[in-house]
Amino acid sequence: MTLQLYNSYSRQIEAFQPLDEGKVRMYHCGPTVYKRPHIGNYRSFLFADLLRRLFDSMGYDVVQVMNITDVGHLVDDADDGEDKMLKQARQEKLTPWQIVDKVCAEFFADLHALAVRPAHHYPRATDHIPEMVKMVQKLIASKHAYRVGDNVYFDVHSFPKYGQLSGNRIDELDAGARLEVNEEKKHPADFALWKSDPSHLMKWETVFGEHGFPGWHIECSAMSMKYLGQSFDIHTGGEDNVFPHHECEIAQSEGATGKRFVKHWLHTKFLQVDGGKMSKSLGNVWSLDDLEERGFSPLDYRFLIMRGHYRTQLNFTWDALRGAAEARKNLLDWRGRLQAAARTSDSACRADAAPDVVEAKQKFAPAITEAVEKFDAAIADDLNTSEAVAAVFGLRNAFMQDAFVGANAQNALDFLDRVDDLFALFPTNGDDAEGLSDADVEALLAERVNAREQKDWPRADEIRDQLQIAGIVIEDKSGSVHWHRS
RNA sequence: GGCGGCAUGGCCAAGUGGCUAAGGCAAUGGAUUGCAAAUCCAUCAUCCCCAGUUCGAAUCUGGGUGCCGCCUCCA
Repeated sequence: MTLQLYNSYSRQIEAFQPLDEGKVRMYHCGPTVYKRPHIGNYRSFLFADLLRRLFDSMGYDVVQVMNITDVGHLVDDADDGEDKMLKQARQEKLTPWQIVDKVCAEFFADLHALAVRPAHHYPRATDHIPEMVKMVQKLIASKHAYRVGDNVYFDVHSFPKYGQLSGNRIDELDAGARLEVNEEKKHPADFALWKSDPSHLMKWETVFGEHGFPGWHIECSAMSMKYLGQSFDIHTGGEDNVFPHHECEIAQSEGATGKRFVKHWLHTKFLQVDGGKMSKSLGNVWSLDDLEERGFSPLDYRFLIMRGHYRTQLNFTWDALRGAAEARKNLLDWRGRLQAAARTSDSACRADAAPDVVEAKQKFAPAITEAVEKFDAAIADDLNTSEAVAAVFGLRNAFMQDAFVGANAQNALDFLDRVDDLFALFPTNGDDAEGLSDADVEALLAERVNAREQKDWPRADEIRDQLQIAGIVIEDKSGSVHWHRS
């Protein structure tokens, strides 16, 4: 099945075809590390991880890069503002470098908590100043850029395709509407490649002067090409990155190399909160800690994100998160049931049920096949994770109505493992290290059955609680007791 | 002012011209239970509004209304 992906550049669904057979090279716009990323940021990082996991599972040789922007950019183009990094540093009475260290630690801890597979490279802007300078020089040499004093600007009129990605036309951009026009630029839409400011704390001495720092977009061009080559397969980011960031990246990169920069551009829609935007004034800019304080696992948030389509706005509400948490819990529970069912071999079922077993096998095998096919088709269709998840629940419902055992259960379990490989919904290291073996459980259950027969309810409930704490779910049915690990 | 997206049950969220509008969560009634949990059965939307196109529209067109993104760093 061919993977179909929406390409922001062509505004169409396209079949994914890697530039090099068997290889996928992708770049993701990562965080600016001046403050801890919030849950909205993680929506786009989780999307990047979904792509990563998908290509891994498809057997591609993947190289994944996510940048860390550790140099502040100007607040505005008028060159009179403080950058975010400096501002944060001043507020916390730390140096910009200390802020970077602190936020990076938080960022990577969050990624780990979200079960994000580590990218192959997390390049930092400050480690790639020479690469950026070199690219700027190249752009000057090819007349795509011009120097004014110690500043360098990209001439957007030198790149006819400027505006292709975002749909903007240079002359329609509302120059000067919200910021002062920088008089030294030839055209208001020209953007900075290199700026100078003696008062900056983070600055470098280069051929352009003593007190320079990189422009807003150059790091992504320089670093992506360093690690992935002049042309690569996929570049992602949030919808806000489309313009100007990615538009400028294309202009710079293709201006410098003359080659197509990126084949597929993928952008995630923003996360909304309570139907509106996140904002500091509304106090709804949540971090992962805020979720955990309310009793949610980062994996609950992950599942919430995975259930929505990446190109649709997703509305975050506490109710929605609660719903996702419950749903995830149910899948986890189902996995436990399947594991228990898989341990019961077809033939080891009650001897008198042999005909049922045969019938069940015939009945469930198609249900499993159907779920797998629906799941794969949904994912291949521009990552329709909503439908994919629905296919998973479809199979769960079939199981719950009439539990299947043995090979069928094992097949369903294998499917669930594939689902988990893509979505990472289940904790990886079983913290059910309470250490109750199957035999322990069976012994306790036997004791409880005894207690119940003698109507010793306190003892029966005590055992039930003990098993529950150990992650064992028991189900009392008339005449029998079933159990599985949660 | 320019460009773009969204609006589906209580909460999330698929579906983009045609069977009874996926799925999850919640809720309600029933079964079951020592109590409980779990589970099972049943119930629960005509798709923001208006006007069109069409044999037929949630799905297309036009006009409203609301929300979101970009045009300044921002996932």
